[in-house]
Amino acid sequence: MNQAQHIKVSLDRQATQKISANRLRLKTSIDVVRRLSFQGCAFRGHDESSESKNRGNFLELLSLLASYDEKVGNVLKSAPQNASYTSSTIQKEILQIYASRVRNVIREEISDRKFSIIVDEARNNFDIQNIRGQGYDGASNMRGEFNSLQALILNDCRYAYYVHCFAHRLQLALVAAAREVVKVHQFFKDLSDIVNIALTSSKRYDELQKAQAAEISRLVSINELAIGIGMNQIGTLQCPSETRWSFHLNSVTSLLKMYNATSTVLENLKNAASNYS
DNA sequence: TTAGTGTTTACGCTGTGCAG
DNA sequence: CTGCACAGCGTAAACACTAA
Repeated sequence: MNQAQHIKVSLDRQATQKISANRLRLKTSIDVVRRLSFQGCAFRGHDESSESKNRGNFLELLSLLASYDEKVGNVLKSAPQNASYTSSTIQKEILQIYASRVRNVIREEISDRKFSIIVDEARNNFDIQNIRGQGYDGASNMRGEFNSLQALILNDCRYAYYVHCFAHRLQLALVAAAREVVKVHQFFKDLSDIVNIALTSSKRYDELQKAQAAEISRLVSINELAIGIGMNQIGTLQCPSETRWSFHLNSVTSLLKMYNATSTVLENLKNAASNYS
């Protein structure tokens, strides 16, 4: 009897192929879920039907992978209708497995030590008696709910000190403190005026861009600036924002970078004004 | 034939952005 | 402020397929 043609050998071969095809389908779905969740992207689309032009990130990324890998493309195309491993239920199941692994690692790390929570939503098995701080984001439509939440947690653990939106408070404190120092206050006021004057008129904005382009070519010609793809873009000035302290730094940095160009624009403005008087 | 598992489809809900 | 459109998620019901 020819062993290679035996019915059992043939069936075994088919089963092995089926298993490896299923595994490849599942592996592709797992990779897509991992990538999308790592990037913080939404999975679903508004219209996920086969005629849709945008079937959502999960399905679109899957078909992109399939288009680059013949093996993946083939197993996805030939998937049985009850085991394509691409439905929203499967996506969610894979995600839940990842979530529980992440939770386990965090639990192991914290163990029975004291901890604080900063959350949008949390369900876990930590001992509430070990909480030593709680902080929530301060969206106005959530505050009422969170106030009651922090009160409830305080009931269970009186050491769970509540800090409302710490980053925002730090920002407000910085702005208030800086305002008290006359020199700092004057500096940021002048900065704001300079930026506003140079940016608010589209005519002056064009002048600024032209002056900065000229400045960049000048610096390159005297070897003060390195050249390369994507380098030396013209850029623009940025306003210092009261609500985000980091914008103050951005604003100062942008003015330093465009100092000569900004001076040129302001000089031009001064000359134009003196011609009218 | 049936129970179990997974997919598809349709629809509802929430949040957001935009125009009037 | 209101109404509308849209994105994205959840879910129920119908359907497809498989293993026992």
